[in-house]
Amino acid sequence: MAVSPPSDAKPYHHGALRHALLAAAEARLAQAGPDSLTLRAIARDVGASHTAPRNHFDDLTGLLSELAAMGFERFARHLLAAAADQPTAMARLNATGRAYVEFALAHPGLFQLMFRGERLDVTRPALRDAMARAYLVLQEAVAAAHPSDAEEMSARVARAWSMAHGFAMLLLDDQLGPLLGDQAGAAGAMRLLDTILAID
Amino acid sequence: MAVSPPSDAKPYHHGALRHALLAAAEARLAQAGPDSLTLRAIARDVGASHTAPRNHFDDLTGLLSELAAMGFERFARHLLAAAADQPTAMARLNATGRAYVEFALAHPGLFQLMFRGERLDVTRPALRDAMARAYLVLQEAVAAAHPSDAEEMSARVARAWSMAHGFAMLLLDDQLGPLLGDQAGAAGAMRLLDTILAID
DNA sequence: TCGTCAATGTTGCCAATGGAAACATGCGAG
DNA sequence: CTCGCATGTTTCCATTGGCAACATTGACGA
Repeated sequence: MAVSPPSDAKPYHHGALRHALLAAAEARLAQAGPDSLTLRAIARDVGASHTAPRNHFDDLTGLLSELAAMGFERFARHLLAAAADQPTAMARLNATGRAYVEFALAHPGLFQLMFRGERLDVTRPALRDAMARAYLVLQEAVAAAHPSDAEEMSARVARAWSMAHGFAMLLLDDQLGPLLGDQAGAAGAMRLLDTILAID
Repeated sequence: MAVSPPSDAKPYHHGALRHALLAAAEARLAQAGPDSLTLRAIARDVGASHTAPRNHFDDLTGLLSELAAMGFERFARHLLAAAADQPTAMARLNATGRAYVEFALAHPGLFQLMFRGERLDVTRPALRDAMARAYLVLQEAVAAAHPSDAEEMSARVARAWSMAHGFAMLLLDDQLGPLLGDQAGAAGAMRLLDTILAID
């Protein structure tokens, strides 16, 4: 061992391991799917030992929960951005629903991770807060389009949310095949969604 | 080793291992959740070695796919039974939607397994057929309530399906907390669903 | 200045898992 | 009767998450 190691030697301390781990996890999630989100694989990606994440996240669940929190933040911003330039409250609600499905299609792995309670720890403050913020975006979009008393409001939010969420989940789980027919792919799915939104 | 083993000795060949494995998997799924569906655990439950399932199902995915196929069969029957004694086509559609969520609440693990493509092999004939049958039940319920041309029909089926499925998924993933409030539990969820169905 | 300590990483270990390979058993067709 | 093939078992391996013990580094106070 040289007293003064060559300049390309990895420093013992990474410096920004926490961020690097999250970034690696996100990249891996996008490219190889949720099943590839292994503690060891993520650590390998950043050149760290497989127990290094333990210092920043308690365990795999912790790491995934922080990643999901990031996802919910981005999700909320995406919904807001889509509704921003719409003229009416009703148009904003529809745009929000479209954006909901768009996000799921653009980030399928992340979306499934976010809405799959099993691998997450929802008591983590970062995750809880991010989820609450995203929920508020949805809730306000519905409230603006359909002002009503508390009970009907709950039902209207649940209805809009269920529709967007169900469509996204069925899409990601490849269940809509018989309904898309030859209109497969993301474009066909969004076209079907537009037809749905135009029904009432 | 005695030449004639005592009567309580396990025979080398189980006789109905395939059925026993599926039954054990279903029981385990209901009691301990999808994560407990381990090849080794299921085999242990029936007193077989952990490679025995390989002779009946190719691998864990195969076993889970057959289990999911059973689930879809039961699911289709449940939907049909719920709609059977309804007077109008519209009432039958609503009853089908209610039954959809009822099934998810009654068999959460099975439902999630059925609609989680990752752990299943949808090319298995048993699974493909069962999924198609369940889909037809849904499709016909919508068609009877809203006769229309092919394109609108697709949209109507997708809409009804998305609503029921999204509501069920959000419920199973504990996302509807803010909407259920003190009306938690299965009863509260079904009450919220009834309010939703009464909106249009 | 220097010594101590907390934060950050690493190595080594463990039990559990899915799967492959080689082998054992026994039913049933010829 | 016997031999082939379906059905099971044993053994082995790589991978995984997590724990414990140890190493490195920088910061802070006597």
